[in-house]
Amino acid sequence: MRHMSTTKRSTVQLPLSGVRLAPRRTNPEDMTARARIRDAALFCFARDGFRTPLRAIAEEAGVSVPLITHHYGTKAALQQTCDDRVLERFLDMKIMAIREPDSVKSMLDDTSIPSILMVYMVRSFLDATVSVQAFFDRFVDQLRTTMQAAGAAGMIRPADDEEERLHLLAVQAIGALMVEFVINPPADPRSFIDQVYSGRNLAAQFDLYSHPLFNPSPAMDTYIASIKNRA
Amino acid sequence: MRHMSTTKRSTVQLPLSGVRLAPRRTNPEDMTARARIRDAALFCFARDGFRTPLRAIAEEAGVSVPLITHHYGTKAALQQTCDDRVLERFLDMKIMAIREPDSVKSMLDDTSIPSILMVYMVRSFLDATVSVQAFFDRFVDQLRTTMQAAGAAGMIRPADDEEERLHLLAVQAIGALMVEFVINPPADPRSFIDQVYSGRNLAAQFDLYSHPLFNPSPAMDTYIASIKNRA
DNA sequence: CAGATGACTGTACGAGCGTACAGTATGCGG
DNA sequence: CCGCATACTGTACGCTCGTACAGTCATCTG
Repeated sequence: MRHMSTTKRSTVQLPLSGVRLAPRRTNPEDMTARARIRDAALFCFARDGFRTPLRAIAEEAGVSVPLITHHYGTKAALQQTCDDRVLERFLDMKIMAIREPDSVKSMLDDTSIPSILMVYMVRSFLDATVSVQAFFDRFVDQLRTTMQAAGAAGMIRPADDEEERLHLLAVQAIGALMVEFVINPPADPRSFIDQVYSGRNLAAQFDLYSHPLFNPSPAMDTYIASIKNRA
Repeated sequence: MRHMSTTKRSTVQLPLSGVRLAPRRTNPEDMTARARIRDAALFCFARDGFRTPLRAIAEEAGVSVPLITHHYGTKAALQQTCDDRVLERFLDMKIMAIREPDSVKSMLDDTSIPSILMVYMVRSFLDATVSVQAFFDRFVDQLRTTMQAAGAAGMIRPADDEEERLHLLAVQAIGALMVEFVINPPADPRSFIDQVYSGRNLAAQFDLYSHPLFNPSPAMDTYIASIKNRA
């Protein structure tokens, strides 16, 4: 942020759209302790990371520590329960949905819950004690469906290597979120989406992907030629 | 990796080039214990993460644990020493150097040391207990220099918002490495670059950045219009 | 040779945390 | 009323790991 900059900046990826979450959650007082523990764990994991002590989760849920183990056995099992819940809901959020572009507005109502899910996912990748391969594969599957639809509608240019471009875009999209997160960690996980999605960033992405970045040049040609000789 | 795929894949970012590292390190037996501890710590941190016990580092260096604290005081100070060393050397590696494209070959000789540095950097971002803001800013500075040179040579298309594009590209480049790392963690940090840099990936990046991804369409126009109304 | 300085080690302490165990209260089917 | 499962708590054990402390050995200086 030294030279050439006109304004402060803040970034991220292509928009969410068509967010469809579970109906508004009921009063915490009316939930079973088991459910309260799960939600408290999910929130604590998103806010403080997976190294959060069980004691902190117990306090957040208003129960004792042994009750957590009573219901979930081990901390790992509790985290797995949260993982499953997040995976299921997060993939519904259709990141980078190029179709239905105007549905971006639909998520402006309340970004707090999708934001928690997104932070949880980012933390899962950052932590990576358990394999995130399955999650990533499903993300690519979903992106593939979206891209194929957009391609069929003529909105997307075909690639030399569709699967590789898919992988590249997925890796960049998730990775960008990770970097934004560690560069500027949100105090409250509920504010991550609002913090990270800005018109300036979205405009830059649109600009980047609407025109070629590289101009044709002899240097580029020799470069691409040398690439072809590699593994 | 289910449909539409022709070959297995593996990915990463634009190439390193012009890697200039310190002269080949001398025989470990000839180094002082202090230096051996530093190198052992750097390697262990890269291979096993920053939660590596001092005991493991001591064993790797062939010394006792208290000797580490004798020389470096605390574990945090030891890590800071490694951080400084990596920061200094890693930025010399000129990631995404678009100029001198043919110098890619120059690093094919021995990728093991830059690979360790790169893994260390990725782990720094993944861990993020200390701020990586300074590192990221310097990375952007370096990228800015590179892009300006390439732009002056006519190889790069000017952006609507240069600083934002710079930030976007940096975030994507580092983030992609992070995702590749957690998706497929290398057993040996020395093999990360070779594992992650493939001709197929580089070709996909070249393809992506040499042509527009989005075709003009009415849907895109309404989308970009809605973006302009946001923060 | 005496003393000091620095390199180096073994041991142990203490904090943080997951988890096992024993025990209490509450509600439900006989 | 009795027996029992279920929900829940307090306590404590054991592990991991950073760090402090005391002590040994080698080297250098006066």
